[in-house]
Order: sequence, then C-alpha cells, then structure tokens
Amino acid sequence: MVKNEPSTTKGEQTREVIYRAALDLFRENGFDAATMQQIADRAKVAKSAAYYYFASKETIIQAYYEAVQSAQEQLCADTFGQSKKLKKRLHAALHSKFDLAQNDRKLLGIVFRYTGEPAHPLSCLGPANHEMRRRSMLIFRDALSVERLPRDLEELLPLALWALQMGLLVLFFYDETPNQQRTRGLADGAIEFTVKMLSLAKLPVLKPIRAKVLDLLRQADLIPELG
Amino acid sequence: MVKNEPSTTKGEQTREVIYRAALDLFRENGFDAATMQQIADRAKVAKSAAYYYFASKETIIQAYYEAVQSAQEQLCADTFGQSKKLKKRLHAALHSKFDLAQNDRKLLGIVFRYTGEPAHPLSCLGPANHEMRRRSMLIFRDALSVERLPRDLEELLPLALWALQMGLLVLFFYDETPNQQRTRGLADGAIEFTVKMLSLAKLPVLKPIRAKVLDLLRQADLIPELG
DNA sequence: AGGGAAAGTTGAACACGGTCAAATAATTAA
DNA sequence: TTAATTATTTGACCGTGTTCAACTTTCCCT
Repeated sequence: MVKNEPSTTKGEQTREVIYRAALDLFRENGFDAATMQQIADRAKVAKSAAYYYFASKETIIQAYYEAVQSAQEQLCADTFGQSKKLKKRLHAALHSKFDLAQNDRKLLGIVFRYTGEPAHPLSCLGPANHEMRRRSMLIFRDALSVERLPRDLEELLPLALWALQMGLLVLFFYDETPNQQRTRGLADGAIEFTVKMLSLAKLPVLKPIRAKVLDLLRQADLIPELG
Repeated sequence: MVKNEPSTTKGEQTREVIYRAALDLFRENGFDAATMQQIADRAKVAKSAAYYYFASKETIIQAYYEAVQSAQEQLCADTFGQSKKLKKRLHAALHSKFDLAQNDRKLLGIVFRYTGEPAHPLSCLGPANHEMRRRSMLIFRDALSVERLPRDLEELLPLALWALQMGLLVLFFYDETPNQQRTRGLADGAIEFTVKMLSLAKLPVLKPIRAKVLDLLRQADLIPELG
C-alpha cells in the first residue's frame, strides 16, 4: 500500500469507528475510567487493533484536539471574511475555541498532561505539536491582518495572543460558571485591553521598548516563523 | 496514636527512607522508568508500605516540590533580610526557584501533569495546591514590601509575578542551554521590564486602567487572599 | 502490668495500558 | 492468475500501579 490519497480505505473506516467509540466512552465515563478494552469492545475490534491506529489512549484525545483546531480554523476563516473590525476578529479567534471546547472541557484538559515533560511525545509544547502551535498562531496573525502594524508587533502579537489563549483555555477548564461566562468575560476584557494598548504601542516613541522585548524573546527562541 | 507533634517517630523514619529511595531512583532512571517495586526494594520495605505513606507515585514528586518550595522560602527570607533593592529581591524570588530546580528539571516537570484536570487531586491549579500557590505568592508580596505601592497594585502584582514564575518554570524545563541561561536571561528581562513599568503604573493617571484590570481579575476570582 | 486501639507492615491479587508474533485480508506487480 | 508484498486484525501475554484484608508492632490508658 503506497497510495494514501483516496480516503475511506478499510483502515480509515476502522480508525474512525474506534475514534468514535473512544470519544463516546470518554464522555460517558471520563478519560481515566474508560478502558481500552471497553473502547475496543464497543468498536467491535480487538484491543490491539486500537493500538494499531492510536499509539496510546492519550493519542486519541490528541486526534480530537486536532479536529477541534481544524474546526476553529474554519469558523475563523468565515468570520474573518465577514468582518474587518479588529475587535470582532479577536473575539472570534478566542471564543471560537471556547465554543468548540465547551462540551468537552474534561476531555480536552488531557492535552495539557506532559506540558512539563519536554521529552514526552505528547508534550503540548514539544516538537510533536510544533505544527499545531503554528496553526494556532496563524489564526491570530490573520485576525490582525486588517491592522497596519509595525514589523515588530507583527511578530510579537501572534505569540502573545497564543499564550493568552493557552492561559485562558486552562482557566476555561476550571470555570464552573454557566457557559463559562467568567472566563469569557476575562477574554473580552483582555481583547479590550489589547486593542487599547495597541494604539498606544504603535506610537513610534515606544519603538525602543518594543525592540527590547522582541530581542529578549528572540534570544529565548520564542518568536516563531509563521511563513 | 493521637500526638503527632514529636517528629521522627517510627513512621516518619520509614517515610523518609521511602522518599529518599524514590528520589534516587527517579534521578537514576527517570520518573516513569522507576517502578514502585524498585523503590520499595531499595527502601527495604514492601511495595504496599510505600502506598501507606504516599497515595501514588506522583505524590512523591509532589512532596519533593513542597520541599523545594520550603527551601525557596528560606533562601528568599535570607536575601530579603540583606537587601532592600527591589530588583535584587525580585531576582532572588525568581532565580532561587531556578537554582533549586536546576538539577531536577525532569522530575519537577511531573508537577504539571493534571494542570488541565480540575478534578484531579494532584492538579497543580486545583484546591489541593491552594496553600502552595499562596506561599508562592507570599514570596512575591514580601519581595515587593520595600516598595510603597497603591493598594490595587499590591493585590495585583503577586498574582502577576506568580503567573510569570509558572510560565518561566515551564520554559526552564524546556531550556537546554547551559545553566538554563536562556530562561534566566528572559527572567532578568522580565524583572527589568516590571520595575520600569512599575514606576509608570504607579502614576495616578493610570489608576482607572488599574481599577479596570483589577476588577476584571477579581470578577474572575483570580485575586487571592494572602492574609 | 495488661488489654485494647491505633499505627505500621505485609504478600497476594487485581485491573488495565501496552506489546508481540503470528494469522488473515487486501493490493500490487508479473 | 498467481506470487510477493503490504496492510490489517487478532488473542495471548507482560509489567506495573494500586488495592486490600490480615497480621504485627507500638503506644496509651487504667
């Protein structure tokens, strides 16, 4: 088997069946309580079949997170086509992820396991997720594209907003207020703050400070190449 | 047995033996590779004895993190007694943790497992670690105590610096430069930036903005009661 | 001193994530 | 069509974290 372009080969179908069974069970019993045996049973395959398609139980969640990311890109692309208002765009960028994550807060929290373990293949900050980070920052770059920005801010802001989103996402998982209004309000406040600071930060007087910050972050190898 | 004031009872000794054996093995083989059986063997007790003292393997790391926290408090108390220079104090607050964590970056990263799982008993942002967070923020409050600050900044800054420290700590774990110079440089830059912004932020003109931010964070229930 | 409760200790057993070699099905090349 | 190759599937097995009921030791109270 060399070609893998045409979708829904036998294997893809099996993978999908397992994936769905897993998500169902995770939602019913929680991630830890659901066992691979249960998942395989519900998908009507052997346990080892599940491991043929997913390297580990956590990998299934990772796949789900990627699906969420793709859906977010779609949603944002739509909104960005409709409005050129910065505030609205930033709102879409942040809240779209919230909307998609809302019903699976318990599940998606698993993505943050191994955050502190650089060597782990599923570390959300490790090389394995480089592409996911890039895609996430691209959303913010696109959101900002209606604004005429100095070069340095153009490099700085996607990173800053990505970090903001990661932080808010964690808060979101802890937020038990209805509809996670608490975190959503915080996000709105952060957007307001950002937009306000933006007009300030653009002033040429602040150029040296921006340069200092950018240099610092660049030396820490944190500024990404978004292409 | 009701009294538990006098230390080094039989139990405390056993606990210590297990704790040391565990840390040794974690350092030799890594956290995941080291098995509870090995730990028990090295400590010359039954495997279940380890579980009498530690609820889980991760709990041992948690205990270690608490020890690190205590050591940091000690170090900072010393420095704070010696210098009233704000920059020096903030430097001590951040770098003391780095210094203590330096040789066990792989181990301490485990503390961040379950960050995204509010219900998990070991979640580093959950209720179980409320006291640890408080202690960590107290260090920053003490570091700032040489400065005459408006009330709102006094409430805001410990939280902000704690968050900064958490973020930097994660970076620290990923930092492979010698002595983690990269992250340390970033920390120094952040301190410089903070001190500079502080004199600006203190200006009464900015009071309304500070109030807005504080209100936002207070509504999000993020402002701690440090007592 | 002695009896009883609490603290400490143990080995056996369980449950589940993960591995593997072997079997079967699908696909390609000839 | 057939043989070789690759993709998929399987059941048996393993290692390890965790639990538990029973046993032993320690300590307190009278």
